[in-house]
Amino acid sequence: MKITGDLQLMKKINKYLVLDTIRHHYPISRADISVKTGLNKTTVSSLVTELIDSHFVTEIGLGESSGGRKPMMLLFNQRAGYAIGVDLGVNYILAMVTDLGGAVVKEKKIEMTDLNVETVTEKLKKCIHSLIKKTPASPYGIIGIGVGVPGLVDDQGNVLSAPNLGWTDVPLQEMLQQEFNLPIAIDNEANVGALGEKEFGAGRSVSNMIYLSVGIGIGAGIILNDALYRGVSGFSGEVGHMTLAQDGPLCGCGSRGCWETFASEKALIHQAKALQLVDEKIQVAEAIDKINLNTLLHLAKRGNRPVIDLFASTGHWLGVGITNLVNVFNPELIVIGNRISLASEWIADSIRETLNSHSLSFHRQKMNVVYAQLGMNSSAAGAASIAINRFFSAMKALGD
Amino acid sequence: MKITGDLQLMKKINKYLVLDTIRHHYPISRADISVKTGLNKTTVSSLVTELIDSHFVTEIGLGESSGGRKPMMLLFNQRAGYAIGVDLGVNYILAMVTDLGGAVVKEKKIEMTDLNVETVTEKLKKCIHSLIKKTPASPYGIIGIGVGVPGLVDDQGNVLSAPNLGWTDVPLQEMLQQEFNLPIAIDNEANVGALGEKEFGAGRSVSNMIYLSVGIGIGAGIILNDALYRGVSGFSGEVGHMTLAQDGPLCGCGSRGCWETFASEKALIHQAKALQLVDEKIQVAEAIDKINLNTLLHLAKRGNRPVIDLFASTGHWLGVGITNLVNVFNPELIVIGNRISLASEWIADSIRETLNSHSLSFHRQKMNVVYAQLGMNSSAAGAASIAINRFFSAMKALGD
DNA sequence: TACTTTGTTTGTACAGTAGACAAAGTAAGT
DNA sequence: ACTTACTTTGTCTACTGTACAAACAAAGTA
Repeated sequence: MKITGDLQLMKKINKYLVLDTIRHHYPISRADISVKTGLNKTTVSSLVTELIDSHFVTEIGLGESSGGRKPMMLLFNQRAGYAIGVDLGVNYILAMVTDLGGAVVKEKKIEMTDLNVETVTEKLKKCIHSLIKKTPASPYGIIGIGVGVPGLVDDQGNVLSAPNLGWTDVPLQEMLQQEFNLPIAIDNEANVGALGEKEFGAGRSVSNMIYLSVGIGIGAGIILNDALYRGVSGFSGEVGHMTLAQDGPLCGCGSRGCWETFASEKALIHQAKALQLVDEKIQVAEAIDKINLNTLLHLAKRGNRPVIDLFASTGHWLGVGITNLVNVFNPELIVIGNRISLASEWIADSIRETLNSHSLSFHRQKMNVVYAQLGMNSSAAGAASIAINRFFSAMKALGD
Repeated sequence: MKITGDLQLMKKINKYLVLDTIRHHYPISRADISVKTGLNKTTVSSLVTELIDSHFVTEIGLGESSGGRKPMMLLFNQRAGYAIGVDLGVNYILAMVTDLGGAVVKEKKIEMTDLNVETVTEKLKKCIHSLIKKTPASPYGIIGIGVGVPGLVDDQGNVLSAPNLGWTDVPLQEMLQQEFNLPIAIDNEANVGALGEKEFGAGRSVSNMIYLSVGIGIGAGIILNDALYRGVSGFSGEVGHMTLAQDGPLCGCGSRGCWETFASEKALIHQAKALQLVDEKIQVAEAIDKINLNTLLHLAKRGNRPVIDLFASTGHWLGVGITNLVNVFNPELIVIGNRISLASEWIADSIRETLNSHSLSFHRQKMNVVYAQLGMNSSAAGAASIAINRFFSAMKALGD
C-alpha cells in the first residue's frame, strides 16, 4: 500500500522548501540551498532532480567558483505555467496573464458602463478567453484564474454584495468554473490588492502590512504573519465603515460618519461639488456634474488652491483612519493603493502630519506609509498570485 | 551524530498531536486516538508509551467495551507540573498557581497603593515566592511564570510604558529571571486576558476573537487563527486610542476623542462627577470625590436613573468602538472583560442595540458578544497559560 | 461459536543523513 | 610551468529512525 500522511508530508515540506528557496534566490547552486535550508546536500540534490523532472527548475550552467569546483546554477522556471488575474473594477475590467513568477505576459483592459451581471460576466469570459488564446505553450498551461471584486465574497466564491456594481448573490466562481474548467479563486478587491503588493510590490520583505484600497469606497487587505487574514466569514477589512464621527454624513451602509464619507473618491467628489471651482478651462456651471478625480488632479496641478486644500483635507481624514488601524494592528507597513494613489503628491504631507500628531509614538517607530508600487495593477497581479499560490500549495498537498 | 531536523520534527509533530488529543479529549483510548488523529495504531501506542514514561499521561483503568476487548483509558496528567500566572493590576496583584490543565490550585491577591517600581516588584517577588512554597511536588515542578501588565511590553519582556502605573522602561522579565531562574513571560494585560478566555473561558471553541479589556483604559487582545496576534513590535490592540470623534475630549495620549475618553472606567467616573447624583445614602457634596465603579453599580442597582442612563451611554460608546472592530476583523466572538464586565447588566442592551444599528449585517451573522467567563481571573489564568504553552512548545522543539 | 475491539509484535518502505569519494577548481611554493 | 595542498561541489553508499501494514494475542459481546 501507499505510505500514509506524515512521511510523504515531510518530503513535501522539504521539496517545497527547496522550491521556495530557488524561487526567491535564484540563480542558486545546490550547495547554497543546502546551507540556506539546513538540509543535507544529498537531500537537496535528490529533491532538485525531481523538481527539474517536473519542469519547475532548470539548470542554467556553471557559476563562479569561490575557491573550488564551479557550482551548477539553478533557475526557477517561471514559464512552467501561467496564471490569469482579473481586477473587476466598477467601470473597467483589467485582466492579465502572468507567469509563475508574477511577471506580466499579456494585459487587456476593457471599459464598461453597463454593470448588469450578465453583460459584465459575458465580457469577462470573452476577455479571459482571448488572453488564454494568446498565452504561450508551457508544461502546465494555464494553472488557474483569480478575480478581485469590489464587494463581499464568501469562501465559495459567491459575490454576496457589491454595492458599486449593484450586484447581490452572484455565483461568480461557479459561473467561471463551468466556462473554463480551471481552478477559480474569487476574492475581495482589497484582499487581492494586498496580495499583489505583498508578493510583487512594496510589501515583499514585510510580514505584517495593511493595503488600503481607496477608490469609490475604502477597503483594506490585511496581511498578518505573511498571510492574508480573511476573518471568520471572509469579510475582514471593511474599514471604510469605521465610525469616525457619530454625527457625520449619512453613509450608504445606513450608519453615519463612516470613514469613507470623509476620505474616499466619492467623498472627494461630493465635497468638490460644493466648492466654487474657478478655472479658465472649466466653466463652473456646466462642469459641476462632470467633476471627477481626473479633473481635480488637473486643477491641483494648475495650482488651484481650493482643490489643493480639499486634497489636504482628504489626506487628513485618511490619516485619522490610518492612525486607528496603526494603533490596533501595529503593522510594519501601510500601502495606499487604488485610485487615490494617483493623488499621492497632494495628500502625502497631510497624511504624514496627522499620523505624527495622532498615532502612538511606539507604534510609529517601525512603521512606514508608502504608495502602491504596482499602481493600478496591484489587484490584477494579486488575483493572479492567488491562483499561483493555490497551484503550488495543491502541489504541496498532492505530491506534485 | 544526531539526526537533524525533519525526521525528529515528524515525530515531535505526531507526539504533540497525540498529547493534544489526550489533553482535549481525555479519557480516551489508544484506539480512539488512532481514529481521531489518523495515525496508525502502532505509532500511537509507541508515542503513548513515551508520554507515560515522561509523566504527561497516565492510564486510569479499563473503560466500557463497545463490543470487543475493553479499552485502556488514558488521562492527561494535569499535575505533572504547575505554572504561575500573575495579573499585575493598577492597584492590586492577583497571582495564581495552576496545573498544566489551567485549573487554579492556589490564589493570592494583594492590594497596593504605592506604585513605585521597587515597591511593586518586591511585593510581586514575595507573592510569587509564597505561592511557589505552597505548590505541591510534581515531576516537572514549576514550569514557568507569566505576568500580565497594563502597558506596552516588548518582546524582551521590558515594560516600555505603563501610564497607569507610572512606569517606563522597566526590565521586568530580567528582574524576575534573576530572582527565580525560571522561564518568564511578560505580556500586555489584554493579551493575557485574551489567552485566558481563549484557553479556559468563553473562547474555547473559537478561532478568531477579540478580548476587550475595559478598565481604567481600553485594550484589546486579538486572537486570529487560534493564535495571539502581537503586531510587528508586540504593541497590537491599543484600541483605546482609536479616534471616534475629532473634537472629542483630550486624551492622555495627546490626541482627542479617543475611544477610552468615552467608554472606559475613567470616562465613566469623570462623567458621573458631572452629574447631580442624589441618593439617600450618599451625600453628594462629600461623595463626589469618592465616586468609583462600585458606588455607581450600587446606585444603578437602587434604580438611580441618571446612573443607569450613564451606563447606557457607556454601553453605546462601547458599541461604536466594537462596531469598528467587527467591521475590520470580522471576528467570531467579542469577549468583554476586566472591570466593566461587572456592569454587564446595565450596558449589555445598549451595546447590542448600537451593534445592530451600526455594524454591517453580514458581519453580524456569525458574531457574538459575551462577557468574560473567568471574570477578573482572565488575565492571571491567561498569564499562566502563556507559561504552559511555552513549556509544551519547548517540549515540541527539544524532544521532550 | 463467530465476531468485534483493543493493543502489541514483527518485518518493511522510505526519507534524510553522514561520510567517503570523484570531479573540478584555487592558491601558493618551487 | 609544474607540483602540491587545499577547497568546493555534487554523487554514491550504507545506515538510522519513523511510520506503517499485517499478523497476532488478548479480552470482550452476541
